[in-house]
Amino acid sequence: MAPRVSEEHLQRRRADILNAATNVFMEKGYENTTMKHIMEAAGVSRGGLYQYFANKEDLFEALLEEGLHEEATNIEQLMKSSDSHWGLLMEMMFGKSRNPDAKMDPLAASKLEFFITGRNDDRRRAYGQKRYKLGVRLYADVIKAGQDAGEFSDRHDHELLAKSIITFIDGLALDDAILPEDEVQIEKQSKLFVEYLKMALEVQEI
Amino acid sequence: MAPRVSEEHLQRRRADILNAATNVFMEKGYENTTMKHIMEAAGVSRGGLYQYFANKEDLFEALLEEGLHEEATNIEQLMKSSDSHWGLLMEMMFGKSRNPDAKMDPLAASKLEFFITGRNDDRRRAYGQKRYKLGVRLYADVIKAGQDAGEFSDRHDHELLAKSIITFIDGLALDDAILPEDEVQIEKQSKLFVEYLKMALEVQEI
DNA sequence: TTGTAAAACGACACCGGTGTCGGTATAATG
DNA sequence: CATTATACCGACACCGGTGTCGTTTTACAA
Repeated sequence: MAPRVSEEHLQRRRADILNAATNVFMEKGYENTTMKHIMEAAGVSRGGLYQYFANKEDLFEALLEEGLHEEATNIEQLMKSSDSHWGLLMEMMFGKSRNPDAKMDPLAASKLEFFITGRNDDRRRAYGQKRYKLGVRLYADVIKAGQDAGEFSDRHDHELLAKSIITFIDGLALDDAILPEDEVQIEKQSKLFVEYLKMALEVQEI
Repeated sequence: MAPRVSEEHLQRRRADILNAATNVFMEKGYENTTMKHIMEAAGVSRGGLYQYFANKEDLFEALLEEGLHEEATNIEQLMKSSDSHWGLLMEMMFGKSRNPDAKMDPLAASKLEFFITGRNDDRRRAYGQKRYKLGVRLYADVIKAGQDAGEFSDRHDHELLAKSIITFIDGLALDDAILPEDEVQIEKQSKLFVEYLKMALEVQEI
């Protein structure tokens, strides 16, 4: 028999739930939100919610996948439009491409929470590692390309530089999540780090 | 009336509990350990444990305070023995002074967990901020002293540099906690960061 | 309009963790 | 040795979150 509701409706409902969940996670973080919170935010019953996601972990991972996909296509765009490897790198690190005003991934804190609390769970750990590797790859490839093109110095290993970038971003996200707005001085720290990166890569351009 | 057991005994018992708790937290992390786990590890009953600590949060904070105190006296020692500000800085960042073989604070991951999951709790947040400020102060003071002594360049703001150091350490601790041993390349990243720091401070010495 | 598959509902039982409390064991004191 | 304050014990009641399941509603097809 044909399905009772259209495929489109299912997708839409699912998207609505994920959307509502995003807001809740942003506000409460991962550990402190319950399925009930999400139900209420999405305006759906317990049973309704569980029809789409078997548990909170699954739901959050769906959210992660969604973000990853979005980011991937975003970077793909950037790679075509950007003129220099340095410019591309900067866009990747600080790009407001996705959210014009957001200075940082609004779910960053929850993601850290998700991975750090689940660091003893094999599944979570493996998934985190997969994402990390992907991130490293992304940056490393760009740096390598820049080095091959002669735009960057190859004094340093591109992969190590990529990892350093990610460590910096993670550290900044962490401190930003924990501490009050003005305390961390994100912009200034970023500026300093960029200056350093420029030195390490021996970038000529401004 | 006189107390039923000696003050020393109470201190000892408390210390035993904290000690056992440290092991549990190291293994399971903050969120995933329960009071029951700690009871069992310490070989004490439920009631016995609650005599010393009202809840897990209190207990963990006691642990934090202990570590802080230890570190403070440690640094005090260092400041007397070290010959250069640069050497002192290196000792502060990577000093094995406390634990000869440990390459990192074994509770680092649990601490991150503690603060990130509690980032919406006013109490926790304030406490985290207090600790952050103290850390910044510690590094900033040394850098400032080095600058005043002419050993470091004062091209950069000492406080900003201090914050950058902490962000780096936090980021590294985070990635180390989440990812497998060899993935993050802690040593290499550290080496790179130190090289950068040396440049930023225009340190002459090897 | 009617039949029907499945989407949506919400009451329910379950579970693990928490903090309490009345009782018991024990160590200091006279 | 007897007394007594209190450290220590563990059973218990409580609570919030989870996932299930029988029921109801709904959207689509015939």
